[in-house]
Amino acid sequence: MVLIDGNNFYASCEAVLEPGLRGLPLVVLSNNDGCIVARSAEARALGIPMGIPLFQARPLLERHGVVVRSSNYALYADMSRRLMTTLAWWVEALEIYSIDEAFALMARPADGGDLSAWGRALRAAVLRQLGLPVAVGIGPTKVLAKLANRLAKRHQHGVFDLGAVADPDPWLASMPVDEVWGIGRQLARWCRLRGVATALALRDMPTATLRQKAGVVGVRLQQELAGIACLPLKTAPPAKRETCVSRSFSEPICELAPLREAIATYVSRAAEKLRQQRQRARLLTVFVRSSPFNGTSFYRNAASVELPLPSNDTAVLLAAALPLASQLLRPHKPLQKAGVLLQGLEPYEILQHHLFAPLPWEQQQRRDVLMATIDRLNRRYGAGTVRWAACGLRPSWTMRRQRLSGAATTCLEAIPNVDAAG
DNA sequence: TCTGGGGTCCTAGGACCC
DNA sequence: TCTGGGGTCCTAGGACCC
Repeated sequence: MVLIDGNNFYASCEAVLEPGLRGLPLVVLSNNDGCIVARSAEARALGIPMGIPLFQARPLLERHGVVVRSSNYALYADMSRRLMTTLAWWVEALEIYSIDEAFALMARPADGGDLSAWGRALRAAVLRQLGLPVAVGIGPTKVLAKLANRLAKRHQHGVFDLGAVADPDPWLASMPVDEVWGIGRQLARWCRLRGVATALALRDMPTATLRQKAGVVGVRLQQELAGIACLPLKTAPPAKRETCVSRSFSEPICELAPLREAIATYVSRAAEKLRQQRQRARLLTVFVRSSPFNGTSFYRNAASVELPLPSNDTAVLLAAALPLASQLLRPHKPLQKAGVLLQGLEPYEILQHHLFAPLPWEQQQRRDVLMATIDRLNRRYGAGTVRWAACGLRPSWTMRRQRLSGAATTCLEAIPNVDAAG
């Protein structure tokens, strides 16, 4: 098993677009310019922490002249596609695990030997073709490949084959337990309280104790650490079980009109996603919350509707969602975030077999064609070219993105073409 | 003043059925 | 008054991931 991931992926993408940024300290912000979600190596070396709010980091950023960018997901998604296309060339099977990482299968040479040389060649090719630095970790299981990947970044110039070393135990002993894939904050605390401080100690702790705390997930994790594969490579992504669109507002919302606009905007985006996934939803939930950070009166609420028939028609979903808005608003509870969650997803074709559709079959088909046309227009001429009036014309609550990088968002052609083939 | 977004998996417990 | 046992399905919530 191999794990390949992009180093400081978002920051690296920004530097691909603007080579002058290479070697400079650079951070990328979350949506709404809220938190730091990526740092270049230089920014990390300055001691800028991951995940902290921009306003807290500001003094440090200014002192060191750090370059700050809003996140540009159109760019990162595009670079991700190119990266995955290149990787697929190099491996026998690929699982795209996230925007910046992939698991892969690669057979060892006939003598069962080291894959490090192969890893180095892969790494060099990606750097040459895409301008993106990646790290390559190799091991008998997913968890060990992840671990090897961490070690690769730390000690091995970006490539490490944990399956080729004579004794992996010292390496496992060097890995803090909280950095093991699958150990989050809660489990890390629990482990440390029991004196289990490293990956090695986790592997060797009593299974029954671990099972009691972490269930079968914990047991699987332990097996994977011991080199017994429990997590298979998933080459075809499973169908989504739910789809969510949510955003923080740039300023708190206290009134119904902007809340309805926001909900309408998220619903129409969620409906678009559904159609792209060739799915329809049976259950729609709208949720809201106030800011969890100011004061004592945290407010959260949600309301759901079951659709009479599963749908991915924006108009149908809007009609279901908008009446929920007024149920969620409370006096003196300014909202900071809202979202739409679609569940009970089923594949597109199911409706065909439904005898009691609310619309005659031909009419239903016309709706499908209309939606497909709108999607095509928006793909071709840019998101929001065709919109629902309910989404509002110039909403004041849309997210802040004050430091968005260049043309890539407004003009996809402006992304440098660094295709492997080109 | 200012704190992201989108997922998955598992489990416990309740509803319901025979 | 006394009131079984076993199964399925669903949901909420908690943990994790990037």
